[in-house]
Amino acid sequence: MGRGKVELKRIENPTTRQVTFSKRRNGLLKKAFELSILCDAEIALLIFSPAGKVYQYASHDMDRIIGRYRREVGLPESDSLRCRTVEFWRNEIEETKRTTENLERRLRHLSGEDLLRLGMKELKQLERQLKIGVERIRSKKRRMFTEHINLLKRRVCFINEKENIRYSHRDLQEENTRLHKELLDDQLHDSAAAASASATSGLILGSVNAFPSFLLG
Amino acid sequence: MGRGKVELKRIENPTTRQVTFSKRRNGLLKKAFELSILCDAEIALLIFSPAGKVYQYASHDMDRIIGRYRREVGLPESDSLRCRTVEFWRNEIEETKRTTENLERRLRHLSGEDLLRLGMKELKQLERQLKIGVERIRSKKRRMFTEHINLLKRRVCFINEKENIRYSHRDLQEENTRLHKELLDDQLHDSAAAASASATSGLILGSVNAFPSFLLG
DNA sequence: ATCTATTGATAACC
DNA sequence: TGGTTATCAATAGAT
Repeated sequence: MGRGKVELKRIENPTTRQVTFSKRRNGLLKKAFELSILCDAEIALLIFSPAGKVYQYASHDMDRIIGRYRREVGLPESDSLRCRTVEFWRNEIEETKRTTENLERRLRHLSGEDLLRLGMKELKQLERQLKIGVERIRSKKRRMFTEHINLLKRRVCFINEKENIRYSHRDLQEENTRLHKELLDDQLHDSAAAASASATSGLILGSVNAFPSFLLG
Repeated sequence: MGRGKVELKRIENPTTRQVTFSKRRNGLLKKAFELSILCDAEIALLIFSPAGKVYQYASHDMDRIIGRYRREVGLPESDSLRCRTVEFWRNEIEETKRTTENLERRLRHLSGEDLLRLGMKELKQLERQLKIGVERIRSKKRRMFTEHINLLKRRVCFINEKENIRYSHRDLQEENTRLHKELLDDQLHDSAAAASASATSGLILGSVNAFPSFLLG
């Protein structure tokens, strides 16, 4: 249209091309607008000039239209892949959080906290587990002592061989005293706990002895 | 253009609208194509018909054009926001996983597992914590027994008031026997544990008594 | 779809 | 860029 036909090929004259671009661009935008109005269509039009400038028309929100395009056209494969990735992450987070909550609860239970909702069975199981834990820890402590003792023993042999007994003797005696003290402390601590435990058992036993008279007397 | 002007408003007649849509859509696509050729422009055109069908033209790869649009127009703000969101999620996941690992380690320690790297100090602290836990759990058990007993007591009062003693008596005696048995079991269990604990202490003590002769003899 | 009278777009020029 | 105008393209309405 115009004073002469135009070939469908790139306009070589830069000025002419620029002018044509300007005019046709406006025309295209106008027609896009008209179509969207007249026929109630959803239209997005993106135009990048050769110079890099952007012109756009969107009958509705551009991102919404592009989103709709991606959903309906932009390869269901890639799209579902993204969805799955996001979903996967969500699940990952949810899962980890659930795990954390469970762990925290178990930890509280093992610390004797938050026991309100637990039944007798769970309590007994917890107690058993704690006792096992205590036993293992004590065992480990014992092993550590033994190792320490063996170490000292080996040091004695070594030093004896070197015939440098006097210094090592005093040194070892000090170490010895320290170990004695530590072990005694430890043992005392255990005994105190045991005594406390016995007292507890006694208390329960007391209740047991007392309670038939309540019920049957 | 055509046999008469058209108002710039939605065409109400559905047939007319559909026909117009079809014609103008083709015109628009053609003009977009021409512009891209003549002026060497990068153009993307998305058209959604009211019926939901999609028509598109892209002078180059559609995703590339949309990407360019997002980069140059689609607000760097929103983009950085997305980046931050992703980063936030990553951190969230990392954080939660670290937390989980810590919790699992503490849990293993409280169960007496994975103690290899722990020193004597940590072991003692663990043991103390476990003992506290055991104490609290025993306390809770005691309270539960007491509550059960009180409940039974209240039931006796209620039943006595109803003067229906014989059935309740036998019923309660059974319950009573059961409770006795349970408490005895429980107590025996505690005693066994206490005995084991004592034996352990004894063992440690034995080592202590034996070890000076190793070293100094 | 196809036809065609009309309007709209625009090429060339200023 | 913006305006003018001769010309061609697009298309509304009818078939």
